[in-house]
Amino acid sequence: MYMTTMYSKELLKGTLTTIILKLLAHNEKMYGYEITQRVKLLSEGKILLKEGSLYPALHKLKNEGLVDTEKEMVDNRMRKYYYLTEKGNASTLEKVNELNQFIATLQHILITKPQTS
Amino acid sequence: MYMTTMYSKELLKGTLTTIILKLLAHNEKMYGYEITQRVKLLSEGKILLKEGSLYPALHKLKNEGLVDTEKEMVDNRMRKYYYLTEKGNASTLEKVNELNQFIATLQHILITKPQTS
DNA sequence: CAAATATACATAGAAAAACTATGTATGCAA
DNA sequence: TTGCATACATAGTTTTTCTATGTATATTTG
Repeated sequence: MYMTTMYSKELLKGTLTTIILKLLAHNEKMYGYEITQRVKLLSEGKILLKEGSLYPALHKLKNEGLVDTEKEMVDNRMRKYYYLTEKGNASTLEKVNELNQFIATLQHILITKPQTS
Repeated sequence: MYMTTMYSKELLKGTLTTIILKLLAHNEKMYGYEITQRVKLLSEGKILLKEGSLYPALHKLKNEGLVDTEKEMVDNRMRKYYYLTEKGNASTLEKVNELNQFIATLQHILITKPQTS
């Protein structure tokens, strides 16, 4: 058995919405719990999305018109599926692009000049 | 003349402290205004660090014992130089490492499965 | 069979981080 | 003399994620 160290939670700030949108772009419809599990899987247990973070984020996306929902009963349990609207699709492209550029800039700052050896 | 689009400010959250520490690791001592200019330069104008973000962040680093300061007068203007303590040096290594891993995870999420072509 | 864990949603209130706006002050250029 | 660049500082706001809690059903485990 091994320990996966979680990232400090602050790192997620500003990137969570983009992550959610990107997952929806892949899967055309996902429900909340599924998203938490997918993120956990993709991050190898290092990003553990909490309900208190996820659901408000999803509700906000819906208010902004980037996603829409449909409810379904599976095994007597309610599932609320989220899917991208056309607006959401466009927004995803923009946000993923911006995040990629930000990452490139970050790496530029983190890598340059590793001090006189 | 050209416009550089700034990143949405949320992206910086969680990474600012690490950026500051990394710059200090390169330069052994820097003052606040210098840090804002360096970040602007390294990010090609896409990260514009505000005083309201920088100075509280620096004060916090000092309270935590990761940096120490010395004042100097240059051209009749006060400069407060910040430099890493030993503790700050160790912390920088950890934080840069964590950020690099987080970036790798993010890219993994952002890149995988670009939808059935 | 009871208790714990997993599935599935939701929200109120706290904490953290960066921001806006403002203040002080000097030096230089238009 | 007006504005811009340099140089620091902080009060208060906004945003985001978190913790904690609540409801409810299904499954696994002791």
